[in-house]
Amino acid sequence: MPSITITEVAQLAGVSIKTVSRVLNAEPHVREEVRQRVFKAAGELNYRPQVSARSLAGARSYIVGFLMTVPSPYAAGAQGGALDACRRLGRHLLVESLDLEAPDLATEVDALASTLPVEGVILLAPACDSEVVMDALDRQGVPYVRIAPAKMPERSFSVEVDDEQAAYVMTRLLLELGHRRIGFIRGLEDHSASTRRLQGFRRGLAELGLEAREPLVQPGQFIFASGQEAATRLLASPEPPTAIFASNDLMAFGVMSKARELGYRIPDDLSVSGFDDIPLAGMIWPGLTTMAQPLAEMAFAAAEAVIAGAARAPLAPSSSHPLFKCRLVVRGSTAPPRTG
Amino acid sequence: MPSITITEVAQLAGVSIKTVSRVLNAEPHVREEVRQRVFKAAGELNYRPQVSARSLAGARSYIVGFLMTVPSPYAAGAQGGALDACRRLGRHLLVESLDLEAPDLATEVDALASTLPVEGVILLAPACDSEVVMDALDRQGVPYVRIAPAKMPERSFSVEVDDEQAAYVMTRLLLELGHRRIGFIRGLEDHSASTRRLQGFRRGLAELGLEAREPLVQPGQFIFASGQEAATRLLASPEPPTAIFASNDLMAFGVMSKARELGYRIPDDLSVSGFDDIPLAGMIWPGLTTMAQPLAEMAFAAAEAVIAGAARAPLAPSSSHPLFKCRLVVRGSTAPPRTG
DNA sequence: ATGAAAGCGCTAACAC
DNA sequence: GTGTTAGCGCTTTCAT
Repeated sequence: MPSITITEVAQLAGVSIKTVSRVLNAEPHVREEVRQRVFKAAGELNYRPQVSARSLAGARSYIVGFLMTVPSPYAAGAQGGALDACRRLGRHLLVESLDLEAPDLATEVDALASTLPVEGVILLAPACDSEVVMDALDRQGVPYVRIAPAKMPERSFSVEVDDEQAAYVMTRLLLELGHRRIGFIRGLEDHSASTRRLQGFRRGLAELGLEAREPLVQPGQFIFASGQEAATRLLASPEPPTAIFASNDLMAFGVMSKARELGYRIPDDLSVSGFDDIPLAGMIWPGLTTMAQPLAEMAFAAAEAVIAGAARAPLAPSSSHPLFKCRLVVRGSTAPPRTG
Repeated sequence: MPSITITEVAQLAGVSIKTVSRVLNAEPHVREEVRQRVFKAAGELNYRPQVSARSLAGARSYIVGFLMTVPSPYAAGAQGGALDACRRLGRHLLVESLDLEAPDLATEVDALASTLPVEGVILLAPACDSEVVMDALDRQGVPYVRIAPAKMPERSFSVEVDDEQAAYVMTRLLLELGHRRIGFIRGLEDHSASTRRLQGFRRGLAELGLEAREPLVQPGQFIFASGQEAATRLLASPEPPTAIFASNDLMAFGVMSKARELGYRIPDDLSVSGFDDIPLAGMIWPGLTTMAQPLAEMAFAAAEAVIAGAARAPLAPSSSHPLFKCRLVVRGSTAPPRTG
């Protein structure tokens, strides 16, 4: 328990603590020979610098914050990537959950920010689009990197994903299979990417002179139940779609579930596709055709950016928003429509 | 950014910093009147004590560690509960991922433990059964609370779940539906609860004079693919089971997927049940019959225990292992076997 | 019941 | 290149 300190390392190495500090922080101006001695001493003593002392002393804190709202496969995937980056870069990940609906949200974020010695935070949808959250963070001087924000792209460094193009690709797939009446389930208004995915869908249709008519585009909230509800509405129509493209996997699950309940066979009677490629998408039968988002990689990049301090730097017009590409994953839930 | 400190609060309140410290830590020996003044000053200044300073000064660190291995719905559920407890008790959750297979696992845990000012850590399966991890933690004097450990129950405070009874209940359900040839898919050897679930299964069968014969009990690794593999083996048998009880939901998904691929209808040709009740269990069609584990509550209790220092205290024989009850969730994946 | 002083382990200035 | 000296913001002695 009496953990060993920098002083003991210094003694063993026969140098001052400052030199030890220099070596450990990879600062210049240390003779190679001394550097080796310090490393050796630190190794022998099994020395680990203490995070709280480091952060108190005003340097980097070695802690990255991860702000999420509700647990979801989406959040879990991102967290995995962030965790990975942290391990590799010698940081730690502090996870905090936020209630965006809370009336005292600003106070809460203020509290977090001023209490904790985070180097910066990673903001996930939907928190990444909350002005209240960003304002509070700005006020506290805590840099943040957003993952796939939907709004105010210039407001911070962020990692983006080609939602529009991805939705377009998915739409093309369905069209090429022969579908002409395709239902689309939107995500939360204001939520990341929701709008862009709809745009991609529209672009795909437009190329064939089709239009996304109202009853075929249904609102949704990115959760299972809203997929069920939207499916109910879509399939109750006099001219039901032969395919439904839900703008995330959870809603696609809702569609599949409801459609089956109504007696539809998938993909024979109805094709279904989603967006995200959460792990479970491959674990159901038939597998869900979807667009894989490189979530872990995006979060990895976000963590790197936080650590590199990119978040603090003024925005470089283009390079500050690295764009990640989605990948089409075709599984069994899509097929040509029944003829006749 | 120049965040306000205890000194400023002390000045505003007209007391010494020590008194502010006393008030904030709810220590005794402060006049009510002074206490009020301090609170008022702190409120006005919007003061937040700084975590790193507090931990460096040797008191509690206000940080709870959460050690996980791979991301999974199981881990996510537990993390949610822990996060909740932390918020309520004014702590923060530091998530760390561990590779149990890594050769330098001990070193890695040592590093974590000595670097970080955690008050204690929450250990999840399968890390909660790793001797290497526990040894390292003990060595560093970091208290830990385990969630549903499978082995060495006396080794630490832990929160338990009635796996055996729960598996028994599930088995009874299947038997009462009329199934007599029931396949069982085990979890990882050595993994939490794996053995206890099998025992519950055996007890259920035994009551009807049945026995869990070898080919009907298949190994598994708690992951999707192993459910598929076990199902393949079970269904290839000359006398295939009419129901399969997988000891977690992920494997149950694997069973459903593979069975469907082989042309089985669920539940008509085959009943399937799982264990955990991960969110997706209710999002597939038919829904998966399963045992709901109160994971979030368990993690909540674990976090509380870490914070309360229960982990540090010597073991109180019984109360130190609170037992949580599972709840049977019957959905559409189970039905009576086809007659004939 | 309250305060003064001494660190916790580290990094940041500045000397040398 | 390397060491010295101050702190960072807080909790702990130990006085009073």
